[in-house]
Amino acid sequence: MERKTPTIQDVARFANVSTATVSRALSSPEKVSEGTRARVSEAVRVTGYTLNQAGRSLRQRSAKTILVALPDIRNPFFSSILDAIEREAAARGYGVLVLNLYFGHETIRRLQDFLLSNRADGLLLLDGSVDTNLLHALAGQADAIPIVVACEEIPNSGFHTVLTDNVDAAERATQHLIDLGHRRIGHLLGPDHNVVSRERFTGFSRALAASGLTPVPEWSFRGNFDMESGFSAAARFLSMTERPTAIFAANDESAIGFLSGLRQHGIICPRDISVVGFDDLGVAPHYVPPLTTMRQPREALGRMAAEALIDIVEDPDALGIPLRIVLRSELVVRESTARIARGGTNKAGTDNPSS
Amino acid sequence: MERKTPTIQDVARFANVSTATVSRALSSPEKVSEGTRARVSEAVRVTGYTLNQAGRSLRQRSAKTILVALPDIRNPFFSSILDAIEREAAARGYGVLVLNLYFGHETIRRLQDFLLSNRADGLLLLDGSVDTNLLHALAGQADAIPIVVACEEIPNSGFHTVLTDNVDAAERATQHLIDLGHRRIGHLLGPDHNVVSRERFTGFSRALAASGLTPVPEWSFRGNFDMESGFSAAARFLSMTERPTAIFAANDESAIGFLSGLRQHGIICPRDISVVGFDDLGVAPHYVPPLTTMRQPREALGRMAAEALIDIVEDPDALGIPLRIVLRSELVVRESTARIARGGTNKAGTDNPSS
DNA sequence: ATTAGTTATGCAATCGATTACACGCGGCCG
DNA sequence: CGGCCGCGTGTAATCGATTGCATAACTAAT
Repeated sequence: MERKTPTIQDVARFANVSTATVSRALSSPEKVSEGTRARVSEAVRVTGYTLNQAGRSLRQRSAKTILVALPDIRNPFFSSILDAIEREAAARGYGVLVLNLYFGHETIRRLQDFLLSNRADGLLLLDGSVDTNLLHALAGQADAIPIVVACEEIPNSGFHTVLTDNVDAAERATQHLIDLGHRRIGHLLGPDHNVVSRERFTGFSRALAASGLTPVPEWSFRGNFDMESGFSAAARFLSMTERPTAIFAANDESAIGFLSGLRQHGIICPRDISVVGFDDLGVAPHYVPPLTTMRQPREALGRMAAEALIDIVEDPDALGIPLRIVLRSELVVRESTARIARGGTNKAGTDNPSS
Repeated sequence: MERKTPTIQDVARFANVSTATVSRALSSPEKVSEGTRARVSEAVRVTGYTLNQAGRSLRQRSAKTILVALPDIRNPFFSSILDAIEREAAARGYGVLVLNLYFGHETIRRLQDFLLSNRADGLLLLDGSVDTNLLHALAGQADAIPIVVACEEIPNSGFHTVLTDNVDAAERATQHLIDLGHRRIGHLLGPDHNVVSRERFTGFSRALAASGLTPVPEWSFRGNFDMESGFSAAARFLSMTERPTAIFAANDESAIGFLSGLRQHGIICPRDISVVGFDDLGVAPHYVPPLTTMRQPREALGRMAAEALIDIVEDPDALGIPLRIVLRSELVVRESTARIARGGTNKAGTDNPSS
């Protein structure tokens, strides 16, 4: 029956106090007397009052909202991080705005708008490829906007960062293949420009070097983190006469595409080739064969990034120096990797002294 | 160097006009003279002004934001719908707040808060299991909050709805198995309480009935839309002596878990059993075997739901009667279904007259 | 008893943008 | 020539909540 949403005025009138008192009763109860507090709660109950966030935001210049910008919500890797972020934010009373970051200036402008227009109090960036100048412009103002970068490092940017040990994890994944006796090891790359791709490639190269294996450039297959690109890589693999006996794929999706491509031509994993992936997607344990992969602590990553961001939002001086948290990934051994077989389908090779 | 974010006041001062004029120049350019418009744009450029959304929201009582509430962001089905929603919203200048709907009152209260506190102008609900009373309370006020329900129907609720033809699609999926000669057909169920599960079961039952097949209760396996539940269902399947030759799974994830469980015991699809899934997940074409499945028009669904919601937000009378859009799903035939073989691993059966 | 300190409350300004209303000016019509 | 209309602009109220300052009522200390 109410004509319109009740405001703090209505509550004040009902409780016979001023709006100032109502505001205090609700936000800092210790400042009002017990009796008043009770009358106010009662009035709130009766009127059905709910805070108008716009009014509060205007006055306090804070929106109780964080902005999460990511390259692709559909990617299960990001969506599970987003999930963790949302949970943490919810627990601390913050809303979560999501922004798909395709390419292009249009999106960047929107990102800027959200922040500058006071719709969000801070930015959680899950993409390392955003223009650094722009970010610094946002973060460097007098009224600096808190930014935390997660997942992907922006080198030398000085932003607070939460990420996983990509280089090290990639090295361990590759080492796993070496431990199984493989000497002819290839890599299915991630996208060219991507920081994470590069880090994983670095780790891959280090592992080879540490074991004195010489990298074969043709065995680094172009990829794009998606299944299609893995599938195409398989075609290139099949066209080679000298093939690797094992592949470290930049992520599970491309690994799956790759395996699917190979299987169409009768190359069976792990009989003919070993493949290790990255991410431990939900499907990994149920794929055929179940995928050996590096599991990143996605929930922890999302949670910690959100925690850090909100800490800074609430107290800009909370963190002295730029934060840098590196989480360790874990190798999950399943059935897509196996000890190298003598005389497999692939030319197991003359340069294979051991095993 | 600026002390603080520039406001409309600063722009007005710089352009030598009143704030009213600046506001008009920006929101309804046709109302100011050409010269003034130019001076204002210049002033905006120089001062680096951006709108403070809180101020505008307060005055206009609209947040230019919609709230999307869903049961699980991590689920790739939902995340791709969310993606489509975000794109559409972005195109129309709206922000997207996401809210994970676990169970429990806590979350519902948050949902209510978001809407009542004017942080969002409308609700896009991707979950049919929310308390209808609560929703009606929100939608039925004098200052009604626009609500669109998508994906899952809330029967007799009278809300605007955008969904896919679950019953019909399930019927067609099952019919596909029948067309391949299968007569002993089982179903891997979705969660008990879920509307979508029930609809798919209904479609399944109808297809059987239409072909005069009698349903076997034991062949309806409990499931939960996730891989684990499919995996467990496989164990129950294996323990039976009389087994179905084909299964219609409520979704791809459970189908994959099911296949993975069977494979561990040497039951190979499609040689020994045919399986049709639902959703056409990204992995479906690359699974082993590639999955036959019903593809729902996810992008269209998200886009149309967002469109409808924003239409109503911008003009509450835009839609006369409750909207109801039903989108058609499409059968994608791959390799997990095959014509029934004589004398397969399963007791192909005495009650199998044809083929 | 006077003063200082404490507590609870109210008054009114404030946050930034929008908009109803009023005003001045020029042109057009009768 | 006078009145009317409409365009472009300014003035000031308004949206709803918070908060600095003032004040009143008490308590405690000297």
